[in-house]
Amino acid sequence: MEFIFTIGQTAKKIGINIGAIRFYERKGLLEAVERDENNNRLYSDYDIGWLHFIKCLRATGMSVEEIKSYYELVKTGISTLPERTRLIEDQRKKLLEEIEVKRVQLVHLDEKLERYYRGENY
Amino acid sequence: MEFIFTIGQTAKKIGINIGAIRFYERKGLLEAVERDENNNRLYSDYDIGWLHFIKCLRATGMSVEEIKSYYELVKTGISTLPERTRLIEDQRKKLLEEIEVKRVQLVHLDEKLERYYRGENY
DNA sequence: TAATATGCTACACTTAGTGCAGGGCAAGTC
DNA sequence: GACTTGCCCTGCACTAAGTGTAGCATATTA
Repeated sequence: MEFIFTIGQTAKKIGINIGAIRFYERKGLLEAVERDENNNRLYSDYDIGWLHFIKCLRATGMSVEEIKSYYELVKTGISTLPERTRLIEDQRKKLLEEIEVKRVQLVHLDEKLERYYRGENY
Repeated sequence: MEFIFTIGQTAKKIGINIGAIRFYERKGLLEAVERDENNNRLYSDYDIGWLHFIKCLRATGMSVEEIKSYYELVKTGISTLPERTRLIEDQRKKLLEEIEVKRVQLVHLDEKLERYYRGENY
C-alpha cells in the first residue's frame, strides 16, 4: 500500500496542476516516481507530502531553482540541517518583506478608494 | 517646465527598470511620450505620477492587461469612476487574500523551523 | 463496439519583463 | 580632429514558471 495515487489524484489532493507536477519532476525537484505497467506515474504519501511542501515553498516566493538546491541538501542527509535551517530562515525573512510590501500597497489602494468615494477623478 | 526628465532619470526616480518603462509604453499602459530633437523620450511630472501608480498596481498583483483596461477607463473620463472604483475594490480584495496566503505560509515556515531547531530532520 | 476518462510525450505559447547587439548623438579630453 | 564616455534608440533573444494543445495509448463503462 505504498504507491497508490495517480498523477490526477495527486494533483487534486494538493491543489496543483498536473502539468506543474510533471514540470517539477523535469526540473529535478522530485525524483522520477514509480510507474505502473502502463507507464503511468504513481505517487506515495511521501511523494505527496514533499509535493505539498514544494507548493508551500513556492507560495513563499522561493524559486524552483532554490527549492532544487534545498532538495539536494535534504537528500544529502542530516549533516545539512544547519544549511537548510539557514535557507528557510532566509526565505522567512523574504516572505516577511513581501507581506510588508503588500501591506503598503494596500494602504495606497485604500487612499485611492477614499478619493474615489469622495467623487474625485484621480 | 513640463517635460523635464529623461527615461533614465525617470526610471531612477520611480525605482523601476528603463526596459520596463518602454515595455509599458509598448503595451499601451502609457501614451507615447514626447521626444526631444534626438528622439529621446521625455517625461513630465504627470507621466511620472502615472508610472508610479502603475508600479503600485503591479505590486498589488494587478496584471499589465488589467492596468491597461483601467487606463482606458481613466482616459474616457469621470463617467467611468464607478467602474474604476469597482476595479480597485476587486484588486484590494485580491491583495488581502494574497496577504492572507503569505501569512499562512509564514506559519508553515515557522513550524518547519521549530522542528529544525529541535534537531528533527523533517 | 463505441464513447469517455485518464494518462503519456513533445512542443508551442504565455506573462512580465531583462539583457544584448548594433547604432546615434553630445560632451569632455588628448 | 579623433577618441572615449555616457546616455539614448530599436529590435531581437532569452528567462521563469508554468499552461495548453496535439497526437497517441490504455482502461472503464454504456
